[in-house]
Amino acid sequence: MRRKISLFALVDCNNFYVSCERVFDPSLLFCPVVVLSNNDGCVVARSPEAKALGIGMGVPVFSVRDILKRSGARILSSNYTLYGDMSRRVMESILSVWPRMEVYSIDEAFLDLRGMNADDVHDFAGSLRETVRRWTGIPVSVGIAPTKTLAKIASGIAKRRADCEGVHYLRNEKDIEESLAQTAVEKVWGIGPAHEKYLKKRGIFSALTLAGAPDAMIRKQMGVVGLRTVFELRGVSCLPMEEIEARRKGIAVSKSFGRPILCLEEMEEAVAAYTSMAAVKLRRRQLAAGVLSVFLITDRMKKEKPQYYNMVSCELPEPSDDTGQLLRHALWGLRRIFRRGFEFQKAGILLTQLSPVDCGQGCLFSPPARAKAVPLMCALDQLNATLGKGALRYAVEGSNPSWKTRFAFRSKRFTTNWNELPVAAAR
DNA sequence: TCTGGGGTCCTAGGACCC
DNA sequence: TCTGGGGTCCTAGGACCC
Repeated sequence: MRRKISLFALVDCNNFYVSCERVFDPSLLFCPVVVLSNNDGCVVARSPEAKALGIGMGVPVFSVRDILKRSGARILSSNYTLYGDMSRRVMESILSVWPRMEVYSIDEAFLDLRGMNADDVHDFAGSLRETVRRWTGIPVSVGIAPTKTLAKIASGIAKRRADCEGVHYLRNEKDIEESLAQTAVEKVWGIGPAHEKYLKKRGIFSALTLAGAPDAMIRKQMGVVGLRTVFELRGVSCLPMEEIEARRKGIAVSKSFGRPILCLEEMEEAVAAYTSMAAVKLRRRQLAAGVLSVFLITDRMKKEKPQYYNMVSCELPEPSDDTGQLLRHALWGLRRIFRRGFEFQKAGILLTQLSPVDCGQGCLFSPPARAKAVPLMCALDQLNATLGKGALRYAVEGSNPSWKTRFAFRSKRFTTNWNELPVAAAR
């Protein structure tokens, strides 16, 4: 029996964060819009109008302040609650049309189209776009090809070229070659800054040249991961669908402060608040952590100031999802690595060695500490779900601290909070 | 003067992704 | 004045063992 030839589609939301904002605020349509990273630091999403102004991805906002102002651009802080919920809606819309889906990121999904008649592919992609747009308001592009890496390239072209109308299908060798020839090597999925530099030094500037590069050279310089990328460009599928979400290996919460922290007391508040958030994530996924790590770091950009980085990990006596228990270890770790005389810019918590909390019979023998904590944590999570995040919290987290991460231009949580529903006025 | 070989496990660091 | 956060995987090198 012959195996069916692989065929992947990549469904990719256009300027996802900006598109989410535009769904609920039509005044953002047709003007340059940028969405900023945490702490309102860098540009992480741009409308086509903002891209046309030459505003790069990931640039610090202060470096483009003038051009934003001159062009009347609209600036927004990140609203992850909104984007997360819109992402869920987009994925559900896709799933209602095609079941074999892998959620790849907040704004991308791969589809396994094996077996679909080549003549039907284009129409299918067009109607999928229309469904997603109608149900969620989010515009998407679709790239279709025999490998995931080629599907990525195809969706990039679908986005760039107006004549594609949001869909690009690499149906045969000729299509593939043409697409590779017009794709810069650094735009290939899996080629980052380090590989880009190496490849260009060797005279490899396009995806097409990369596809023809010698295996031995790629293997030596870029490892098996790099070689897989090259095979994928040649149409040999090496990256399978992963429809079932893999189990998380770690959970992290780390954030820059709105202003530098100098004293231990404030750092304790920050580390406690981050630990608390990490514990909520842990319980949402029904996991317990075996190891907790704390780190803190000064501002690397301020070269004239004394620099310090340290991290400490501690093994918990038993895997835990109890905020109280995690807090005790986090604060103990923090006190070991904290040093006076530095201006700290960021701290973080990492939870690793994760295991499922519902380990069957194990619970029967749970020590009293955890048994007692379970109802407490349930109550804590439920109250915060009803009354709002942070309504009930540990005292050590502080009350409305001044070091908090900045989100000066954040929109409302239109789809997840009753008090922030969009309002329409009828005259 | 001349000092084995092969396996496992762990960790830190690098590279990449969105 | 102002430069994000949260992940994954791979590799090299050291420790250790027989």
